[in-house]
Amino acid sequence: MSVSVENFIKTIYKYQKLDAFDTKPGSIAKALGISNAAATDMARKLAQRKLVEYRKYQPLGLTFEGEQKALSIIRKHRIWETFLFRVFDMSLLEIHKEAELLEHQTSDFLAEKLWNYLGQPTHDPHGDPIPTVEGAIDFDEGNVILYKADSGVKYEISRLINKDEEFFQFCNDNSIVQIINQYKKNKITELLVADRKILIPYEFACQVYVKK
Amino acid sequence: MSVSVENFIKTIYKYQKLDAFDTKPGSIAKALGISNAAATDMARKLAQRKLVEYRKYQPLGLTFEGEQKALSIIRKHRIWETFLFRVFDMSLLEIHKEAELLEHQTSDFLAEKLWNYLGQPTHDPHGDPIPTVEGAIDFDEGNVILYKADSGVKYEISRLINKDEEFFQFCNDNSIVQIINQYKKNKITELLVADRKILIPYEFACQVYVKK
DNA sequence: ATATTGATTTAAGTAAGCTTAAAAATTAAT
DNA sequence: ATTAATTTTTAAGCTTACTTAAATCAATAT
Repeated sequence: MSVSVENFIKTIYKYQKLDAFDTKPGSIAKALGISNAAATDMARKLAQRKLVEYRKYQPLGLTFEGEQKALSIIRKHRIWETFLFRVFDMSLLEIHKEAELLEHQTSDFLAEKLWNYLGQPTHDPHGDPIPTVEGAIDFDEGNVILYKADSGVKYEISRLINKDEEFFQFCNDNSIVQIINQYKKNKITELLVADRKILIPYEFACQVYVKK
Repeated sequence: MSVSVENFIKTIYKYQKLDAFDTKPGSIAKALGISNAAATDMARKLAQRKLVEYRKYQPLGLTFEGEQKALSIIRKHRIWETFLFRVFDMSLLEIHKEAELLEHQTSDFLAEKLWNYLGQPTHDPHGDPIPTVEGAIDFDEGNVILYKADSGVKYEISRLINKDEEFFQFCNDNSIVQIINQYKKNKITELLVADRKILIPYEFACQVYVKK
């Protein structure tokens, strides 16, 4: 599997598990930074290879085989993150960037070496579960995406999908938030952070997981 | 730079330093497992990018910039080999295969982390020198390629370029050799190993370095 | 010195992974 | 319920990194 294919499948897998996102070609395309046309094209090709479920105008899905492939890549990603964090004391931002590259060039053999060296960890430094070699994965139900969090409730930031460096820093500095209102029409989340009201657009509210 | 370009440049660099090989497109093509036409094509394109020196029908060379790029890749390769060997106790054969993949996806930042972690090593587990970040490299003059070794002289095997697993094992088991004759016309090396005469074809005699 | 061999180059073609632009279908808004 | 706005899809085209086949050049051997 090429890097493009691996990232495509990985993105479908992730978006399928996140109810704030849909898995139609447009969303996947945006996540990967490619055109809608390219995503549709890729989906059709991978459907032929029995990795993706594709029906015109419908959300994309993964076959069993596709999902196993996705989990294998995610396993390698999270093993590398754990490794880089523990051994080299790199930041959460850095380990993600490096793991994003290394995950595609890591043999199963090496992945197991790393995993055993680390003492067979079940979670990465972000707190995300590491799928097993067999392709099983825990879901921690407590985590909600900020965009979908309930109004009036107080949350703690539990996990960041880091895209924007500045915003990442901001979240690290302010871990307790209270949702004031979700303006669903305008896709804006209003919240209380350190006694100040702030408005957060959709793009950012999708990068943060919170826990009660 | 793509993986293809990196491997192309790396191969030119290596062959330039080994007088048993020439750097004409055909040799590079063979090493990379691509057609001669593809190698010529690549050479012309990289000449435009000022990485390769190309004149029709002449051996390929690297520009200063190309050589620096090659050394950077080789540095990352050898750092990974050292790391995998020391930390995971992997074999010389395994570390090479893994490093061959990882070298292309390793940021300068991560490479330096690895290198410092290892105590700034100057040589990899094969005994090959690790180029500095500035692109300087030691040459150990004692090593000769078996194919070019002198008749009648006794050598110790110092280094293996591993292609064939069986042959690799054989060399590991028999480290002292004496050259009986180099049949240059037929590209065959005759030598004395553990009191037995054996004939080794060119392909294998190019995979072994020896030292007096 | 020339014929033959062998390597290099050119030419034409392919697959993967993209692009933009236009057509078709879906979704949203009034 | 139409219309308008988005998405998705199709179509055509591009680049990279290859391929094979034919043409051209260089090296070798007699």
